[in-house]
Amino acid sequence: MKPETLNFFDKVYEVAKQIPYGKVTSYGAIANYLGAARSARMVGYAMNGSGSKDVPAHRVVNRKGLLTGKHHFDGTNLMQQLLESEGIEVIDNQIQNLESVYWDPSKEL
DNA sequence: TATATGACGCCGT
DNA sequence: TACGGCGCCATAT
Repeated sequence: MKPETLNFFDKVYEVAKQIPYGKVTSYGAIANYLGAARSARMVGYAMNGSGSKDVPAHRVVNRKGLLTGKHHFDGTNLMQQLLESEGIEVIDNQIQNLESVYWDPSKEL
């Protein structure tokens, strides 16, 4: 186990923590920002360990704005509720107006 | 070391 | 955008 691999999850958490309130980003965007553009799946995988972290995983969706990870939350609609609480319109597990709430770490960060 | 898994993304249709 | 299929890559077992 090399240190670099350990940092991968941490890096994902670092970026995810910096997602502004009321904004969302995609797994690919985070992966791209980390220099692992082809490891988008790992970003989501890393989120599995975000349960004990202060990571707002509900603000991370796939590039279509689809809440593909909602099944990993306690409730079936918890993720959507959290997003709506932040002023993000979510219908049928999909974020509406994605462009208006999208937050790209490579640009904003 | 090898095989299976997956909260994705891209491409073709 | 929708759907199906393939590829990528770090973890888990």
